[in-house]
Amino acid sequence: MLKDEICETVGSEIDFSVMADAVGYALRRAQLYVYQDFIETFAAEGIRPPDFAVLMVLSRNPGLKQSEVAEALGIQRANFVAIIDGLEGRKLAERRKSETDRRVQCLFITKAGLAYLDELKPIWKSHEDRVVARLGGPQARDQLVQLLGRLYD
Amino acid sequence: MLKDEICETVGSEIDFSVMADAVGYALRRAQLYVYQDFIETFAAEGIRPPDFAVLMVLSRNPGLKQSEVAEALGIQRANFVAIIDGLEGRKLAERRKSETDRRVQCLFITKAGLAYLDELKPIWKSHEDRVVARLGGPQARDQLVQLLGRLYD
DNA sequence: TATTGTTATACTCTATAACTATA
DNA sequence: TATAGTTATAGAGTATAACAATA
Repeated sequence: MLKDEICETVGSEIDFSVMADAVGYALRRAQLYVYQDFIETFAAEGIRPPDFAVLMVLSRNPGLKQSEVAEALGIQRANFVAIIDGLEGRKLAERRKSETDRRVQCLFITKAGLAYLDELKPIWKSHEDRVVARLGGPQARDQLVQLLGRLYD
Repeated sequence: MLKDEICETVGSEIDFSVMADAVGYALRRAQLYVYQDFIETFAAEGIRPPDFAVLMVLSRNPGLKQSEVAEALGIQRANFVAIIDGLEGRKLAERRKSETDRRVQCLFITKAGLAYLDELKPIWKSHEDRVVARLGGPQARDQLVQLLGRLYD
């Protein structure tokens, strides 16, 4: 039977052109690779991408409202709570109730958090360098980041 | 106290440049947007991105081994089972045991699946058109897909 | 009434290990 | 023994609704 013969074809012969222009598909595959590399690079530190992003933002913006940081990073406030709980539990960041509005929590990176971030930065750079090398250099990186920005800005 | 004053700054003043060159971050944000748009576009159909991708691949490649399709799409075979279960339950695709190797399942899109796929294609195009418009045109899309391909090929 | 943070919850996606039936 | 498919399970990521405290 013809169809069962086709069944024995090897993977390299798959006509995959149907997905060639699907932006969403390419995004998923690329993101999977980059996130995987990030996780592996930071495995020993127990730092996940959101943790690193929060520490980076807080190091430059002390005292932001919790919901501001969450929104800036595209994370829902409900899911942001556990992230801050984790960083606070490790004494890398802390919440302080605002003096003027008792509802809001102001976020700060601690001294220990800043010192730790200085350790993380070279690790992050090794990850980023690997990604940029795969892309073909800093220029390709800039181009990619610029295109991606159009999708979510 | 100075730090509590800073706490009252508004989001538009956040120094977010720290994440400006992070490829992984930009990828996550962009993918979130595109997937969200896909889900909303196909909400009435109950079709998720992997379902669509599988139907597209099977329409061009009848009789592929289940594990071949899974690998081509970057999905682990264990997680691929439920996807095929769903498509088979809806009579859009079917498994047939290979005649020559009783271990392998050959995958086929059904006639109903092909007809359904023809209905889905214009819906998918409306989604893709929206994404491409946001990117700035087909040329930007090609550029983006090409860059993303370097990361996972 | 509206907003901030929080809790609870559910669903999807991804990863790993172990089982089965075949080879 | 190795492989294809399957099952079970666990861990993240994301989304929504509802609540308490405060405005």
